[in-house]
Amino acid sequence: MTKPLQKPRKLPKQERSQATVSAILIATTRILTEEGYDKFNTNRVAELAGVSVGSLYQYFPNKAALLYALGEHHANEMAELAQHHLEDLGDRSILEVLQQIIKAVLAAYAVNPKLYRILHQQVPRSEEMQKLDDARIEQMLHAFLALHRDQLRPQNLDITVFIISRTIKALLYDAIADRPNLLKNGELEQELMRMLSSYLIAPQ
Amino acid sequence: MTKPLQKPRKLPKQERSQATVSAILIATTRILTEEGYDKFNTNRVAELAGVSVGSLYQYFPNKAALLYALGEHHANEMAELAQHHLEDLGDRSILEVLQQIIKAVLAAYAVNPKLYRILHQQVPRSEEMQKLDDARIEQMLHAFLALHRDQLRPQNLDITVFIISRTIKALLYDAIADRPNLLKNGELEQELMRMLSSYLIAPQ
DNA sequence: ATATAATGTGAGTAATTGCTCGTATTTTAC
DNA sequence: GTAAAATACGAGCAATTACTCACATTATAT
Repeated sequence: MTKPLQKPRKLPKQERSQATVSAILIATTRILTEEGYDKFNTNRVAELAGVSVGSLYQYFPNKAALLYALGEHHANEMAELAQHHLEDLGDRSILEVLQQIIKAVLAAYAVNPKLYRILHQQVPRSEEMQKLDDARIEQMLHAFLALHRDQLRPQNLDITVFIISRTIKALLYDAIADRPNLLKNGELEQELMRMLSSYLIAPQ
Repeated sequence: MTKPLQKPRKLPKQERSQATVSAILIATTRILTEEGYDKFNTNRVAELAGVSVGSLYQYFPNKAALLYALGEHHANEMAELAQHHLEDLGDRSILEVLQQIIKAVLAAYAVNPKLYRILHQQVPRSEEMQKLDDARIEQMLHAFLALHRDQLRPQNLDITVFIISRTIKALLYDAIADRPNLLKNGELEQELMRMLSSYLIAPQ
């Protein structure tokens, strides 16, 4: 694998070239999700996209840049969907906010779970990006919980934030990937809420 | 990558050849954990092991078999350590058993977290094995909780088992990988126990 | 209409790498 | 001591693959 130069060599200006870029990204997604990371190579992407390798390298300076662009695109889609669930929460209670966070995470993971898994687990150097994302989310949660500290049973906010965020992430991600049926009627969501709320606010 | 033929081509009989096999496995571990999966190739393994590629292929018919053998070895180490915490639990209470499960999982993940992560996330086809392992553990937990069903608040055992097992797994694994300091004084363990026990047995 | 810029092509190159096989060395059996 | 079995060696083959470049085609500007 080569260095992760991230900027495109050229920006596609005409409709024609934008279609090319689009086809390349779609083909990359299909190869990654349907054939796996080890079958992913630029020649194959170009072929499936119905485009020459040369064209691919006009817009993506190297293989890593292609993955990076796809990852960014997918992350934006996830963020957009999640954002939709997280508006106007300034005056809500802890439990209401928690409920919305769960909805938001669920929506984000549902965009393309298979692609998410591959981008975050198999792609080299993606681990670090993931850690940065986690840290940002935990920081937000930390700030919010700090505002309602008086209502919380746990004393150590650091550990609390870790437990809450990782539990939500793991359970929803695992459920989407391994047990989609558990999500069908909202029962898992409800149980998750019960566990987190009893942990956060039950009298000790 | 080639087909995962798993049986060794030859069994090492003499001391000399057993040392060779050992050196190969150790070198593989070092390369995977210190340089990453994409730097892992059989030529490099042989070189670092101080052995020729030919020797490597006498005992491992292909690259996948080498990974498989290493994975099996590591899984055995983990199972052995975990087992140590799970003896004589027949007459213990739910909470005591839960506590021991946490200890067991923690011990298992601590064997070689970096290697675990790579073997289970980056190696092709390892996902399926992981799912089988998860299923086996969840089956055991299901059987145990069924015995104490009368003491449990949650009604849906399927979801309960899913929540409990995945939460323990995710939190301990994440903690070891990202926040080892949270485990130093046992506080995270304690909080995890509180969350799970309040979920499982708190009156509703 | 024509020059120029934008876009597209794909054979070919260089590097990597999984694996073989002919040969050399060491150990065991008797 | 010697034959056979076990072990070790590593040059090199074949396949894969990231990426280039000289050239062709299409769109835009004037």
